[in-house]
Amino acid sequence: MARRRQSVTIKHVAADAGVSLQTVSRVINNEPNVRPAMKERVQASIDKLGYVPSIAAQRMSGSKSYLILALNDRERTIADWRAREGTDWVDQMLLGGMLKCAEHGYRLLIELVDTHNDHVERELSAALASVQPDGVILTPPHSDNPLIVNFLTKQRIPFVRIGSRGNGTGIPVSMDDEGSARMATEFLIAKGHGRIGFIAGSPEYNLSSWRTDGWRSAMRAANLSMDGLLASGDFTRASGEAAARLLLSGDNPPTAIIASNDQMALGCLAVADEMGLNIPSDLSLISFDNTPTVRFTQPALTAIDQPVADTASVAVELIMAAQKDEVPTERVKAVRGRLVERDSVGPAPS
Amino acid sequence: MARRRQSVTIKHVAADAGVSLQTVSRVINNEPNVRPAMKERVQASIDKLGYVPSIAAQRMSGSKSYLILALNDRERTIADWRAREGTDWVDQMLLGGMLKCAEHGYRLLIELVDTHNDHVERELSAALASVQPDGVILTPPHSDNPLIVNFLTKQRIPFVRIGSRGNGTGIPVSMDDEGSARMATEFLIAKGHGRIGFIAGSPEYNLSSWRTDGWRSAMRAANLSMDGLLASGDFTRASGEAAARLLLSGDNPPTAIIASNDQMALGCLAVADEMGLNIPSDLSLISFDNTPTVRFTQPALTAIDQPVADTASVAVELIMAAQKDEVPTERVKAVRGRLVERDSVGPAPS
DNA sequence: ATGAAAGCGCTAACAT
DNA sequence: ATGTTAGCGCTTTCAT
Repeated sequence: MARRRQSVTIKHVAADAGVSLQTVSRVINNEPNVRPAMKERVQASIDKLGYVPSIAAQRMSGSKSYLILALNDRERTIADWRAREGTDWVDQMLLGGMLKCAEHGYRLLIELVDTHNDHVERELSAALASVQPDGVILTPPHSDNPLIVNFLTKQRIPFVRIGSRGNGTGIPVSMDDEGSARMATEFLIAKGHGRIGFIAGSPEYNLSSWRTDGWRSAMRAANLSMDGLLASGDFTRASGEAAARLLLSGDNPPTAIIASNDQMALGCLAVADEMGLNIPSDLSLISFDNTPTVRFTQPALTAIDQPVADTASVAVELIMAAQKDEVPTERVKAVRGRLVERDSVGPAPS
Repeated sequence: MARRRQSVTIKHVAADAGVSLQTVSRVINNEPNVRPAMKERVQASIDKLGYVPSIAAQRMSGSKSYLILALNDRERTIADWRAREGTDWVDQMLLGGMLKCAEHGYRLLIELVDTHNDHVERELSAALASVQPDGVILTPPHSDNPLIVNFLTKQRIPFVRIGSRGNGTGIPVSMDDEGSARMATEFLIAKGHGRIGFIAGSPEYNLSSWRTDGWRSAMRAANLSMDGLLASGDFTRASGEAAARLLLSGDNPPTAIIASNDQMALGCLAVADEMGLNIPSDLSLISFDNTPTVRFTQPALTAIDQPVADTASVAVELIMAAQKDEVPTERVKAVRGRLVERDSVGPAPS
């Protein structure tokens, strides 16, 4: 292997412009105390030589690494990739996060970390030592994993907690799960539904209970009974089927169901089919997440869109701000989801 | 911003083990000339202190950067992400490439580059200077972009060209497009089809013509006429619709169609519906790529699976080998696709 | 088989 | 406003 050295370095630029390294450095980093004329001259040399700073060298001298690490749950992410069922969480993270990074000369590095591992800290520590990122983005369920949160706090590295309400350290960015669930519930109530079932997600995710809270608060506000209308799942399709079966086999079954994610909604759909219930005339269905699959089902599902891309973009912005010692103004930044209407919701049957 | 320094460095390890920096370095890099006892002692200190080398520092001193850059087409990738239609090319790249990288302490960095840009070289050059990766993975259509290929060659950086037959430099890794198309065609012939239409993809991708070649060779081998059976598209759904309309409105329309990708197959499906053709009893359909969507259509599509994950994994291996001056044994490494049977192919109508 | 010294490209700290 | 010096953590010489 021929050792590859940087072809054009700060030295070349300095020589070409006839200034010191430091001045070039100041221009690169947009620091004050450089006269416009000087700045222009240096910039001209930079452009002429096509100079780009080496992030390794920048990092070495104690400045930024221009690297942001996005932590995703290993098991779940790999399972989604292998299943090839269209879950596009990582893609949306890249869409929002990577593009925002690129705007500011940063790069986003995806890292998979195992939540169910006693050695998360060791794993994380290795990743941080090796990459030395300027910030870390936590996604659920990591966002509320105390081991991870505490470790990052100790490391004094800025980190954003996506989908967390963030009691404690780190910068929380919520997707307003409660509000979204409330919105979905209210939407169904407006269509005349009174018996609205809710399938909760895995308790390992805090957002599961927030979504349930949203449903509960809307039901309560409308003075509707919740008896026999709450079932619990774990985000898998199978658990959605089981929950749907439970809800629909009761004495006074729901005329509408909200599932806490798309996979569970798919389970619902299958059970409805099996029971000869037509969607949406016999049963209305709303799912959470709005991953690609829901537009290909029969019928296409009305769903709460999780603004993952926007959220990732905001997360990157918050990290860059934290780098500059800027403290976020709002306590919890929220990027709101929206309801995407398709064909799985109808008026309540009479 | 508090400057974050490495907490435990090679110095700490050296001190702890009572050896020189050099010896520690040798152990880290598995170099010869270290007595087993010594190696063990150093390793013990490394484990004890939880030491992990900083890639920035490693890179600085002229060794590997442990970074591999995967180049994807910007426009197309972003469009796919935004469309949220389940195209999971990037996910599969990550699945194969990232995991393989992780096995060897490498990291995979996704980079978007605009093919239709006169300044690709400048763009690429900036990315290389900044990241200083040990190798680059090119995906179509970059794999056959002479500007990119020539530039990387000049830079003397190992690069793999996915989906290329690689005349010239770089390490080609084919997905055997021709063989796959032949396989699909032969599969239909075995089902009794004699009029098999083919919808070609965008000529910007070399693989488009290889897929067409595969169909052609199978048709020729079976002594079947190809008159009025070849239509061209550009990988978009709309182009698939247009092509299907053309093929199916002829005097002697096909009883089966192979579309060069899933999106165009979706277009076919819509046209068939519109024309009152039942799939698979009136018309059989095979698509290419096997992205998530094709299992959710009515009926689910029989498709050629592109082994993107495996290919990415092989690509990473080849780059790591090239780092060690190992030259690949085969001229073109091929990872073969397979036919995934679903419900869109039936016997030829009588 | 091990160690010491030099240097990678850049920035922080300290001059001037 | 600009330049000089030192040093980041590591690997490559080059000794021993």
